[in-house]
Amino acid sequence: MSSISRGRRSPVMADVAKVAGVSHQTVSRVLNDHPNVRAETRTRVLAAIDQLGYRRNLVARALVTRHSRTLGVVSFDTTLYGPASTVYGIEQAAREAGYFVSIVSLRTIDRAGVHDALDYLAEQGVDGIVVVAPQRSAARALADLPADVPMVAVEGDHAGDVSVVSVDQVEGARLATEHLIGLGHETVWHVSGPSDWLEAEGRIAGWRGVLAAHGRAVPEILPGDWSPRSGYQAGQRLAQMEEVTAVFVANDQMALGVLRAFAEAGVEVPGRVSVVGFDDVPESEFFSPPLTTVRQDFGAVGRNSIGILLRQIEAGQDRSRERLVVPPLFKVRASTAPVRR
Amino acid sequence: MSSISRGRRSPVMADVAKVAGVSHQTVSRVLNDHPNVRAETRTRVLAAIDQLGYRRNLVARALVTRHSRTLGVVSFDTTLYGPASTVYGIEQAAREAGYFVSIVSLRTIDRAGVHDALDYLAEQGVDGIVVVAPQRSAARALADLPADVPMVAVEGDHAGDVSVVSVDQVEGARLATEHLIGLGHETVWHVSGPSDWLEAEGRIAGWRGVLAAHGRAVPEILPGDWSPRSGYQAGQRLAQMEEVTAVFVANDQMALGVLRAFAEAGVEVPGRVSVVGFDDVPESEFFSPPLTTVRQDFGAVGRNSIGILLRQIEAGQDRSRERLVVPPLFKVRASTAPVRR
DNA sequence: GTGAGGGATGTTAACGCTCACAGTCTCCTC
DNA sequence: GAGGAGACTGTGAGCGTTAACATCCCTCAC
Repeated sequence: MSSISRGRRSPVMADVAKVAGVSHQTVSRVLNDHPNVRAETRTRVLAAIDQLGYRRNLVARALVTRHSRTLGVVSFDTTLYGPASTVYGIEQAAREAGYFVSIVSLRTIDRAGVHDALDYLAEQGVDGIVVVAPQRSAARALADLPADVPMVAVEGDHAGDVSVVSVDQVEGARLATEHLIGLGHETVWHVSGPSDWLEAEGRIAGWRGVLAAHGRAVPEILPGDWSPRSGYQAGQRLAQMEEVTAVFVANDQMALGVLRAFAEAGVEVPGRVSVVGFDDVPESEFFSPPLTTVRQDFGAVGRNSIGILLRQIEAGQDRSRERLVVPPLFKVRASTAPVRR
Repeated sequence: MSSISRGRRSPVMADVAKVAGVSHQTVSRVLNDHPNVRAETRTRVLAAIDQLGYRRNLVARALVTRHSRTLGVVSFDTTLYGPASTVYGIEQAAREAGYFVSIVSLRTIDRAGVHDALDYLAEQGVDGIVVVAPQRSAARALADLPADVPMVAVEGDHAGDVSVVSVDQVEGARLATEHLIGLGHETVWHVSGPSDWLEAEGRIAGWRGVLAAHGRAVPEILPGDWSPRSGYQAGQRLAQMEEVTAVFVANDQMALGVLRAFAEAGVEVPGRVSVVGFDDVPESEFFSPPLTTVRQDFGAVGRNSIGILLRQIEAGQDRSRERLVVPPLFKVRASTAPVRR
């Protein structure tokens, strides 16, 4: 039906060849920059291509070369700043390397979902896959997968046998907590991310580690879910606790909620309580007060994951075990101050 | 090389056929749910597929069917909340309909960039394309493109001959401005988006329209670029102007910057100045004060654009001219109040 | 019992490209 | 001027699938 409605079907290599008076193979050579084509012939072919409006069919090409020049990306909720930035970095790096990017965005991450997504991409013939797997369940799902396609995980579990690129969450949390301890705070409270998330775990570990190293009490964790609302609720609780003078919040969005709850309760920041976030979203510089936070270079994560993946593809290895940890950067702004005695 | 390192190549239909003792065509029929296959045969084929770990090759399939079941998406800076949410909605809707999504994220939008991206996707053999074209330049680039692949624009120019899905920007701005006028403000100031953006233009038009309808003075526009920083700078200027009592800011991020500047200058919101934003990002409810804003249903935009695109694909029409406008929703929070006399 | 009808299956030919190989032509060397 | 080395171009096969058609076999009506 569609072939009826369209007047003529789009031209193929043979059509170009006929117009240029050469064989289809010569057209192929021109298209692929093969050196052994006479300049005059090349010109004639290019003219024919232009005249017919010919566009090569990458599907046919992929069938014979067995390379689709497409990379698959599996991610979770690309509406969030972190995943969105990472995927953006991935896409840019891939395109610069001449690859297409096919994206699957999961609403919920579970073993079955990740498995299906990976199968889906494998059927499509992607040359490699990047999985943004920030949750423990997702990271585990990678372990028992068919190993016949190159793959790299972002923010995944370093214990598996898959290459992983991630930001050093523990170090980031350490920087945040050390900063607060250094300002003279007796201890530091923590509003965490959801328990299944590796990033949340890493941040807890870094925070706990510093407190332990200084022999400080480790307060009860206030659990959040990354959303501003959950931060707000945690903030309401913290606002009522006289002993709280410093809070390390696991991401900037929740930190915003905490700041809001503090403002409503009349708790001054950083006057009475210091607050540190995580991510350095573009907004955090303009929170009230501007947020001291830990910057993650998502662009670097994306670029590096593509780098590793392409190396695997070119080496013809299906699975290797490269590790790359991107260091975080601490940004001091106005939400932290020395403890008031 | 890669074929050497991998032990055996992955099985194809013929391999499955041999194991199941049928022809490859019967395997194809089983895979495509053709009715005329004996139940017992189907079982045998499925067993063979399972045993060999066979996965069908969608590339070969696309070559013969001339349908890749892949949709292309061209977008601009998917790090921003709006584009990210739209692309997310598109991706979800596409996958539900059984389509893959191949994404091209442009760093800068210009005619050449859009053109290249579209060509790139066309070569890849996508069945249709969604262009998130919020800028005038991008929208114009769509006009002179080869019309041999179904296409729909999101937030594009309604004047072209391409289908468009968008949120009613003018109406959203009208709601915001009417709200402020209704609170007794003599006039409303405006911090705009970058001039090339259609959304920025629509919001200006809506704002200006309401002021004109009420016979109010139209103040000079303070230009922004969507970033919190540009909002902050505009806010610094506004804070020094005694006559300002109401500001309509073209997006929530800039509104955050305005709020910050006001807070620093000691300008009370909504006590002395009322502020309205646009987008309703998840954070805006927790700004200080919580922001009155205009919600855009990006998910609906994404879903609808896929709906229109699939209808075009199935109808075999390359270009049609459907229009769809998604209504905005006004959210009153705490950043606006009656004017103080 | 026979032929029609249709369900179940097989056979063959594309789809549009690249790869491997086989040519042809030109130019240079001895 | 014969031989060989490149440079350039053409021919044929095949990638893994689906579409079209052919074939076989069973059932049922007369």
